[in-house]
Amino acid sequence: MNMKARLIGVGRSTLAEEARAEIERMITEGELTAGEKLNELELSVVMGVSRGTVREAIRSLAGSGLVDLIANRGAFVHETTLSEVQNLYELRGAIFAMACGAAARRYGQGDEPRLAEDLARNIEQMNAAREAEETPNYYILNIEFHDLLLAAANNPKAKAIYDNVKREMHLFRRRGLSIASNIARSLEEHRAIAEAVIAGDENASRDAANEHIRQGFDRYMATATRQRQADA
Amino acid sequence: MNMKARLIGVGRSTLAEEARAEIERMITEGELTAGEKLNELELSVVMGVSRGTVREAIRSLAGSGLVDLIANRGAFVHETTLSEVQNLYELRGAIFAMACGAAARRYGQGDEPRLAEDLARNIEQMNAAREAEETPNYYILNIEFHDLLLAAANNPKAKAIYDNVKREMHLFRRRGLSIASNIARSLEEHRAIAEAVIAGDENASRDAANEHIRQGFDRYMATATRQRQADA
DNA sequence: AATATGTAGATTGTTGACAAAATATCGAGA
DNA sequence: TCTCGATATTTTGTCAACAATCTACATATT
Repeated sequence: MNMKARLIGVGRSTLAEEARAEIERMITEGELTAGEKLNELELSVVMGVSRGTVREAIRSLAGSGLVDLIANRGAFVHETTLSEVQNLYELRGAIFAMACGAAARRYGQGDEPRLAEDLARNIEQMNAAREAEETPNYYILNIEFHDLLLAAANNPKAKAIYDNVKREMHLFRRRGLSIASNIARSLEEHRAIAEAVIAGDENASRDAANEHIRQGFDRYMATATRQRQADA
Repeated sequence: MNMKARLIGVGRSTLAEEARAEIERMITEGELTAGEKLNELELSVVMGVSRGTVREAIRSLAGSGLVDLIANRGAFVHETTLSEVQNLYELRGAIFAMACGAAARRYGQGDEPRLAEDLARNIEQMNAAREAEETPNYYILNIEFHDLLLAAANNPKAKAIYDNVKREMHLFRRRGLSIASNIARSLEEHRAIAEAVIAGDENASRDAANEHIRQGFDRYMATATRQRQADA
């Protein structure tokens, strides 16, 4: 048996999953705003599926924290408060620090042979983006840097939680808080992390990651406060 | 208006929630074993509710990692492998370390005035349990110690994830891996954590927590290996 | 006017039935 | 005997209807 055919319907498994993806899109793209109620019937009509299917999709979203359920009252898009963002920041940082430690251990054991060059390439590209002042590129590369380490940690559940937290944080304030002014400092922190990981030093990697996250949160708060003042 | 009446129907919200609790109980108590298939119809008959309700309960359980879903094939009790246990250990440790750091900060700010005495009392009781060689008590107090710090961190989402991870780890091997022989060392680590937290030192608290978790994992692996040899 | 009460409408919770997919059963051919 | 394939059964996916609950509005009462 030696034949090639395109895989049919991969990912397109059940209607409820598609409905979930669609509702998730509506939330992340702002068609459904924080605190808004999700009406099962209305959604089912719009999406052309039955109420039960929409219901299942909504319940599934509740599991990942995007939606809050109240019995007999319905589902509401989760409203993220500022103090919650701080908690999310710390949670994300904890997982990232753990991932850096694990990545260091695994690299030291030879389990992630490509990690060193991947990190080096990423940092190199980031540096280029910084010199060319291409902020959008930097943004993508920044995410990739963190994902490289998460992947090297080889902890799928941690990765899943990390992604959930990241998405929820993203929702808090849609208009991007520019970090352009601090690219240089952030880049230095990335270098420190990569160095510790490639040295196979678990503790140093964790510490560097923690420091990066802490600095990142400070930068975030500074920007948020500045913007708040601008708003007022 | 000054009257007293009993609260009616608190906690008893929806059928699906009760069904979820019941299935969860079946899994944690071993009536449903790892890898086993969850038959919607069968469960609905046993529990006296409709299939849809059971389905909703199962989907909800999948969100917390107790159950794996495969489209068109059904739901299966999650099978936890040894390498997954290591990942869970690291994840739990990361969250715990973060919580200790946050608890230290909050205590230093005066947000958790009772934390010092609560930790002191817990450690005192643990010490008493150790001297009396009452292992079951120690087990409960050990959990309480960690919960005190998680609570002081004031991060509900982190707490929820921590509890999920803890439960999944618990499922891996039901016959308890006794830690009796290492109570003394574990107790010393608890003292170190409490000391750092009460000193309000975030970094020291995180480090102490990380060290505790690492030692705990080593003890766990040693016991698991020993038991494995005994089995063979 | 403000608060309570009652009623109609809308929305969620739950169920049973049908459609589609997967699994088990059985027989034919090598 | 074993493998392959057709058929029957089981099980999941989806839907539409009914029941229970909540919400909004109108009315009554102070």
